[in-house]
Amino acid sequence: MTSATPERRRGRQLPTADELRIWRDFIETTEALSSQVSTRLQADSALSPGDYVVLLALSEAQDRQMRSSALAAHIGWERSRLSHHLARMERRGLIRRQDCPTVPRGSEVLLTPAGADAFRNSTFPHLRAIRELFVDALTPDQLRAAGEIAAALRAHLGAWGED
Amino acid sequence: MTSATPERRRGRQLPTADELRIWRDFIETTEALSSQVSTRLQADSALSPGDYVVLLALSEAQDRQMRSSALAAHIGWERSRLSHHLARMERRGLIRRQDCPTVPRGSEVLLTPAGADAFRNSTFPHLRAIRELFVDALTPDQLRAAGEIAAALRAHLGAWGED
DNA sequence: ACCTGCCGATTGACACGTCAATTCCATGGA
DNA sequence: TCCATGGAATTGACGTGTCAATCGGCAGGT
Repeated sequence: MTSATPERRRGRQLPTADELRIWRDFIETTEALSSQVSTRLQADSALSPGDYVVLLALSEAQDRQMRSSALAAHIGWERSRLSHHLARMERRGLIRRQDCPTVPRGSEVLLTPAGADAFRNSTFPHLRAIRELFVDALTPDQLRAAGEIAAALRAHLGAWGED
Repeated sequence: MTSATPERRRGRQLPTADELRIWRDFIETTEALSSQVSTRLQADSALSPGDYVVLLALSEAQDRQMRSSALAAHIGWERSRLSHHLARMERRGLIRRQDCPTVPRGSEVLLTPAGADAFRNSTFPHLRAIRELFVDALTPDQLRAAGEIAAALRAHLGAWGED
């Protein structure tokens, strides 16, 4: 619209109407998808996606416990976000926190039996939902393409962050 | 893992490790992408993605105003979500609400001059961000594939909702 | 006239995320 | 000794989203 000339669009132009339509479809659909998966998880297991990520990391950790900052790094969350989330999970009895003996001001996060239970019971329905809502929706080619698209987007995002 | 037999995976099995890896990459990357676009929009225009969607709809509406429920339907939001969001936008002077003369209990949402300004100034940088972070990251084939993947996911989601 | 039900919209309670303080403690100068 | 500097984690304020409850007015039936 800014220019009628059909010049080869080299990075600096605005998106075309088609590109914009794809953007909107893509972003709205992925949002709907993750919201649907999250709704299923909630219904099946009374867990949020955040809960699941934390419980998964702790389940795989040595002794089912981990330093708070290591946990944050492992799952790629900001420390403050994790702190808030752990407070909510602790209120519900899924995890516990205790002072780390070796590191001053350090905090150990550990899985409670209730948390381990909740995670165990959630796994199967959650994976089933992923298959039903995501994997089964796509052809093998599309699934492969989805992986490549994610990789390309991530690489591009990373490159932008470092400029 | 549940069964070693390589039976053709027909909808009822859990995802394979590869499928699961693609799922995680895909969902995490799209989340990072929309968060990055939202950060840009905020930095460039002091608007959230929600603000943008509402302002876009109002800008295109007859007389730059719309019934609250029509607006909600148009952008696909729950009424309560829109109500909360409009309250925040009204506080900031981007929109105004007034009683609808024809419909009892109905509410007209209308764009203020400040809201129209904010939207106008946000458009260019926002579209540029979409191009830089999304369109430019993908090859034309990948872009096409992204559109098809979105369509397939959406169709599948819809089918699930109606069962 | 009264009650019941519905419809449009708002409200309240709560979960979640981000950003900017803030706390606590240890350590390394001066 | 005293201070400042820094790392680990928490806290507070606030925007955002969902769900359930509520409000206010207008039917329609009795």
